[in-house]
Amino acid sequence: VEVLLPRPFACGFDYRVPEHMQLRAGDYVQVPFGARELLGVVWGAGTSAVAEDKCKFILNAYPELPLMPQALRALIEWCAAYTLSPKGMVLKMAISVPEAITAQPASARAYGLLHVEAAALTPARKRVIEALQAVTPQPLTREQLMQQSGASAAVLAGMLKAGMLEEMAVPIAPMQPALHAETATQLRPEQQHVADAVKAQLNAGFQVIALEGVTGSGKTEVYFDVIAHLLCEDSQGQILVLLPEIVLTTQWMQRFETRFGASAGLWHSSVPASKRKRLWRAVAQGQQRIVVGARSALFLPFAKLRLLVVDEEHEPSYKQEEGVLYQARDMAVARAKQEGASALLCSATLSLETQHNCAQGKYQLLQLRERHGEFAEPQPQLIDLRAHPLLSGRFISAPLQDAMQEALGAGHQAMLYLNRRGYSPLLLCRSCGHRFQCPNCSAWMVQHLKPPRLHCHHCDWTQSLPTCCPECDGEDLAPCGPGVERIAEEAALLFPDARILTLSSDAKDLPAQLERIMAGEADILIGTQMIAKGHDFPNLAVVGVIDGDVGLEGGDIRAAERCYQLLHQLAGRAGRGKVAGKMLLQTTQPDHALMQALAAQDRVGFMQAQLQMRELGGWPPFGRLANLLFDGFDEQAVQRAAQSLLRAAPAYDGVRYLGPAPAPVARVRNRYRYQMLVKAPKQTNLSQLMQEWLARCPLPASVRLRVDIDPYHFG
DNA sequence: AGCACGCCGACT
DNA sequence: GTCGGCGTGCTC
Repeated sequence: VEVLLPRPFACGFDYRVPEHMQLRAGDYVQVPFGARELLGVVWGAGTSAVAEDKCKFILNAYPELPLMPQALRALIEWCAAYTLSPKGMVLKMAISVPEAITAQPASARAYGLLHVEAAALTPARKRVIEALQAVTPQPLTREQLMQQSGASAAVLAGMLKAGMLEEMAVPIAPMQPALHAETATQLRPEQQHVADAVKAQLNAGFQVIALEGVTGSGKTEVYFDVIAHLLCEDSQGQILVLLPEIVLTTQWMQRFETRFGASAGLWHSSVPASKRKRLWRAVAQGQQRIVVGARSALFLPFAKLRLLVVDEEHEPSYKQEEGVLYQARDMAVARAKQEGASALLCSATLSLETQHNCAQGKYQLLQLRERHGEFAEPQPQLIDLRAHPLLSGRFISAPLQDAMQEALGAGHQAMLYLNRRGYSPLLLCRSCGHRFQCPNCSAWMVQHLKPPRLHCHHCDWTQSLPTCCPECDGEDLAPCGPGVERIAEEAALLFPDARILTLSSDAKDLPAQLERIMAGEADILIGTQMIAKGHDFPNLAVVGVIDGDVGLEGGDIRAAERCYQLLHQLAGRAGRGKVAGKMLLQTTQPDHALMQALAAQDRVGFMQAQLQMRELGGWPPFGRLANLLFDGFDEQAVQRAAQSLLRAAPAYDGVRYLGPAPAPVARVRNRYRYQMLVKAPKQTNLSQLMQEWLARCPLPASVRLRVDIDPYHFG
């Protein structure tokens, strides 16, 4: 048989099957591989690439486990072909916890009653026997028995020794909490209408529904209602909910528990391996009905997946940027198709791709227009930094300061957003103009305060904070521009009595920090991207954007869309509770179309204009893209390799090749980077084109090539 | 990927 | 002389 292994190989390896073993495609097997043993999956009949007598024997199989479902195997095939990744790498995501398969299922020590001689029984021993006789499904686990009899571990040990009890291992019953699907919260008529529309179609096989609901319209309650319906209607059906960020799972789980009276299975990379092991098995055996997780949950071996919910479907973080490069939203649709299931894509601001698919009639669009909070979403107010100039080294303008003052005075919270970690993005020598650069990358070193250092965000290179310039020995070193730490410093200066909390991706205990904010233990919250996502801060009255211009210019074709989504989402952070919200946006380009659209709250118009631009240029979603990133230590070799690949590029109608050109960060970890963009008409099979092209053109070993189909961040 | 093999520079 | 750096090649 051909066995696929979780290693970067495009195909499986042939193995011989021992006489006694019965195997089918999808069986998990242990095989010898080189000097080691690996867990793999039987993929089909042998390929005969190697003579049969040269093949090794399969060592072990797991007949008690369900096969890897056909739908998942098909997804792995599809994903590998689409992303140009080796099949084995995709498989690796599906068996990320091999112990779930190879290890014995978790068991607990349990005791059964052997025989009793009523004669000399101590009171404690009597109680143990009574406890065991009282229950029908013997044995009882150690913990149950101790609890129900009140006897100590010593008593049990004594009885075991005396031959009164027998000890055995029982599998731990997979947690199967009773989900209270029926205790519904009252939905508003609009919500109920949308929920019913989704429910009515759940049995129609594969389909995609886009659910667009303005911030605060209660999308989550709507899909909770759909989940509840599915739980009641199909006693085996499973549901997967994807969230874009791990940090959002805590708050989501709280809402889920409130609604259903029990937890959903949680799956992401920070969940301990032991828990993932149990969850993986429970999912495979169909006992775990609901899973919530990050991208990687898409490759769980669901026995009967009925519904995939992609929450915040517009989030760029659904794109995996390492290893197998895939878009989890698109992969969820692909999985739904393989499973004959429904996919529900939810967002307050649907991605242009999804909007386009709705317009094409591929996806069905459902909308929630009513906001149920007391206050409307705040209208972003532009602060023209040319009219309100900042003092040197200051970044909070007078109008923003006033608004914050007002909020704090009323006992409310304020939030400042800046998407830059550290204290300052650049340290400059004022005497000679020297800029501190990373020795390994073409990037400036970022100055940090806690602890004081210069740090490269591309390669992690760190050096202590210099006291003088290495070029001219001058001591006048000036930080240029702000990071969140510098904003925190300024805020402390402006509001000496306020309690200030800074949050960025290098924060340690994020859930606890968020908890503190909810509990009102902070007055001013300063943070990067992550504070924009999904969290509800009920007492937040003002959101200030320090630098609204970041992301306006340059970047790739999605930059404007991303920028709008982010700022819009930030506006939605304010005024979610019992407080009216305000959003202030500092910019030097208040006339920019994006700023105007934000201020006018004309999202539809802005997105329409974006769509038109994309259509004119043949950009996604009207055309297709692949980004090729070449890198290597020898810049000449990298450039030559890219050029030679370009010369061999297939000349298909309408396919254009842009570049190669140095990547935006031209050197990272001492590797020089060049990139090339392939732009093709919508109907092009880009994966196949790339596959055939690259197969014809071997690259020198010193140059690496990374192919990104449907890239999100490039240019 | 993960490991063995193998060929050159810094130490006992 | 030996340890160990990581470049190259192989795994049914």
